[in-house]
Amino acid sequence: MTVKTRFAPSPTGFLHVGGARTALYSWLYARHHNGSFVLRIEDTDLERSTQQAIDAIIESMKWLGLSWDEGPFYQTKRFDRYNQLIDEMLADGRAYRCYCSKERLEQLRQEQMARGEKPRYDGHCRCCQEEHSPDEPCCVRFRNPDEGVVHFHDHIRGDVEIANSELDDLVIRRTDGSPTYNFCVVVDDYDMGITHVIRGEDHVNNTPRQINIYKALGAQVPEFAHVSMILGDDGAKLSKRHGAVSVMQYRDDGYLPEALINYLVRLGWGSGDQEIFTLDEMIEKFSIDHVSKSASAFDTNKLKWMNRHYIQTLDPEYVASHLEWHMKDQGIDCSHGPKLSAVVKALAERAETLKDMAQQSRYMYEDFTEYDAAAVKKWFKANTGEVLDRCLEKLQQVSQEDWKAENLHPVVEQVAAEMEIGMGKVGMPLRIAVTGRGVSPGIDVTMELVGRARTLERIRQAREKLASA
RNA sequence: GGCCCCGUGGUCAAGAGGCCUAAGACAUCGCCCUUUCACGGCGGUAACUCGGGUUCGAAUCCCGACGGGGUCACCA
Repeated sequence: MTVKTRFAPSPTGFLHVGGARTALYSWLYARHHNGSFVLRIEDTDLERSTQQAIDAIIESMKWLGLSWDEGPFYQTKRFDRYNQLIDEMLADGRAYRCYCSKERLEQLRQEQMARGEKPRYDGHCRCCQEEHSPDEPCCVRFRNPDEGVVHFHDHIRGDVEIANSELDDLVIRRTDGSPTYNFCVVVDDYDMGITHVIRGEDHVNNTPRQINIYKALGAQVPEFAHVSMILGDDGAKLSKRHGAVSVMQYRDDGYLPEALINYLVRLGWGSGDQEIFTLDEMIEKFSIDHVSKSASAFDTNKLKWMNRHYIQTLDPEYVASHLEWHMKDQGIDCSHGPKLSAVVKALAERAETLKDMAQQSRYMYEDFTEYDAAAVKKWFKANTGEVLDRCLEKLQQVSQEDWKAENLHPVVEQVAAEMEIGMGKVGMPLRIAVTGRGVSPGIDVTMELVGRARTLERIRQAREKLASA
């Protein structure tokens, strides 16, 4: 049997990290077993589904690199199929028309709650179908079995059992004629030959009733695995108040897709003490049975650590391609200045995100007039004028083609030696003059990146500022 | 409230009855390195929710309590 999994989001909002992790697990499972992966958009809720959400989900999937083999399928395009099946079920009693008013249902619910019972449909319309005329408005309900228990083996949670007496006859076609989720998923997973349904924990309770529908349809019941939720740093349910929750937000905040994927795969799953996984390693080692049953808290700190790891270890050219996006996002024009891959190499150890990196490299592309006040206060001393003069003099002698960190480094050493002061007393004023700030990569590398003309000009500029102060 | 699920450091987790005096990672603290900021290196603090069983032996199996979450729609 060829494994076939799917990711089936409802397009009522962006793709959040919980959904992304479920998609990842589903994707990994398929890839691990050499199976295929389907993307299906569950848009039966006409009210809440939006094209914007569909676009955001697809963009997120692509950014993450979760490629699908089939789809995207849309449930709204399959209404004929669902209705055909519902009509067949209606014909032989596997489903029935329900004429109960919203008011009656509401009252029923109130009464049950008042009695401390679980609110559920009482099966009122199971009989007496002939009392109603065929054109009277009604919805259609699935005739759920009354007796027995539904049992299934969940690949993550183990054996789960729910008594049929806990279930009621759920609506499968609304009064407006549109089929509902619980029916559509079953039909789709059946029609599409899905062998393993990997989805969020919030669906465990739906599973038994869906299994009853599979059986009513004479369909083979697939395997199930329900992935637990992701919580915020504080252990509470993840929400906007926790900052980033959507995949696209992580892109915007400067995370590499590799980092998010690696973080997500480790959140709720582990393989020995390994933390870093290449995609191939994940595919090879991933096992759904080892996914944690308990909910896990999203730890942005660890994500940052992973992000740094990938910024440092991935091919600088590749990282630069992502950095370019952020440079544009920050409005920095990189057409004149160092190559982005060189920026990546210089800043990889000091930036936790690409957004950071873009901000930290601004002075390499743009001139400035303001200096970091705290840095100036701490490092600009009485001898700073002399330091800058001596540096300028020696730097001017370095030609454009020799303008490399290895040739720039001795300048700082020489000035420090000549003046009999520590390297920091030379490097820091120079750094502030060249970058305007107290933080940058090694001063030699920094000057190389800023470039000869800009470096010399900035030292002169600082010198003037000092003289006038 | 009914039903379902979950419970190892602050966080993610390893752990499948003896190898547990409980890995590793992130975070945190200290030291070292150091021209800034970082990186890096070394070391420290820190956990089996509780109570009963079963067993020669329990983090691991069973029961219960407590705590947390999910779900109870003509949403998905």
